[in-house]
Amino acid sequence: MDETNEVLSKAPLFEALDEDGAAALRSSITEVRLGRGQTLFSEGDEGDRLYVMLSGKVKLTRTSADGRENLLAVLGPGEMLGELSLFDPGPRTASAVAVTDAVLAGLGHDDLRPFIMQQPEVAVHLLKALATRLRRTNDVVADLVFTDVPGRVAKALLDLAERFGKESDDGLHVHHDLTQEELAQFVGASRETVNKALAEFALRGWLRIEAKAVVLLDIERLRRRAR
Amino acid sequence: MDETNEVLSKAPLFEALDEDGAAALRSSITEVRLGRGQTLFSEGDEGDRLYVMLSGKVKLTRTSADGRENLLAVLGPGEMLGELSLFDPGPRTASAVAVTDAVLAGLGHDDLRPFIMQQPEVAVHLLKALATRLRRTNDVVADLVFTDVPGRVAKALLDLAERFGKESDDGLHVHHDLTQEELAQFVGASRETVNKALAEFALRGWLRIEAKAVVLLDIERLRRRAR
DNA sequence: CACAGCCTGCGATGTGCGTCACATTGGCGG
DNA sequence: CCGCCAATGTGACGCACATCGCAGGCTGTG
Repeated sequence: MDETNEVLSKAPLFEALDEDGAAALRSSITEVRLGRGQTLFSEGDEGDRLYVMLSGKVKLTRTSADGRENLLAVLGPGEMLGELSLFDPGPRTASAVAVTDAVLAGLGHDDLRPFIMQQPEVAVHLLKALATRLRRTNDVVADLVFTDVPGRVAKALLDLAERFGKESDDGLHVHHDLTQEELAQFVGASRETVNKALAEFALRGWLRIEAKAVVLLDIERLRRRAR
Repeated sequence: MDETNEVLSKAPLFEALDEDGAAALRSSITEVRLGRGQTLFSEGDEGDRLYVMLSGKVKLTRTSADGRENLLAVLGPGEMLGELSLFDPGPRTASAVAVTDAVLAGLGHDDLRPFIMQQPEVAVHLLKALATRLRRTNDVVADLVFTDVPGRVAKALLDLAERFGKESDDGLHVHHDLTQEELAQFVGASRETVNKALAEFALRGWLRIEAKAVVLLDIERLRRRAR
């Protein structure tokens, strides 16, 4: 459980709480374990729980009327999901599915509310977290409008690298755990086009492709291609 | 000033405040008047003021590296803008420009903070408002990925109709105050393509085109075309 | 270890929409 | 009331990307 506390105390939701508060809030946590491919919640479900990721990766997806999928985000340890239905009650507007085995801490609306009322600092941190998310999402919109598919792929890789990258002597290892199909849904393009973009980057020596991972070799060039 | 109070009391920011609080907050407001085309703030500016629209319309835009523009939102009376730089300090990530003459109520970070700390209900309302915005923006992302340009035009018109539409005996009058160029930036398409989509809808008798406005005649068909 | 089911890699073909190049209209200041 | 510039309307053309089709490779499961 030490591991758990470590990650939690760094999550934006907890960082504003004093010792006592953090301890109290932790006591009302429900831990959830998911196997790869398992669903935490689905679009349309009722639910007012918020989750903080402890380990693993979870994807947030939306499904269009005709069944095609769009990947909104890939979340890792410390990140928060499910807040929208908590702050603005209503059915889930996205599904959450584990990309790898994952452990999450769940909190109900009623668990959290007293803390917000007593320690407004918590609310301020949450407002900041949501504001950041909104900015990010606005960036995504701009990219969809202005940037071509290879550019968006480069951007996505750099984004994943920042969050999941591990420096090593032969380059920046990004084990994203996504299939090319999922990567394609992430950037809003077809699987084939993404495949070709990746192949092109590899050919130019900007990266090396591995199973559900890439190794970034020339980040500067990738960054230039992204804008 | 009565008019002002009327609109303000309905804005989500104020709705949570008690009588005294609302009166106190109102006293720290700075009123801003903008003429059509005038800029309230620009991308990159420093600033931590939040604004509530009292009258008129303001557009939020982003500019890409090569100078092309993207219209994030058109805001009308009661709506809030500039919150992001207030909750998550940093330079503005969008510009705000008046589409019509407009009046806004401005509040600085320091004016608002005491109220959040003393009346957590205010923070709760703000969280809800941001959550709603985030959901909306996620919808926009999905539309850009899944829906073709005519579909997005139809969606945009229906959205504008909900917020600015006036029922009349010859159809639903939507005076959006946008040029077709701006409408195009709104849906992430070229001016020409938007023009052709509008012409097509008009030809089918779904709407009538007027100067900076449309009159919706067959909302049901438009709605079907949008999805 | 064999077979099935995913995942990846690529070429061929079609098309939505951006770009360019105009003509036309309409509002507004002189 | 005239001329000018911004806003609209429309066609021709090309390209980026989706779609389709198929051929390996990898993985794990009986």
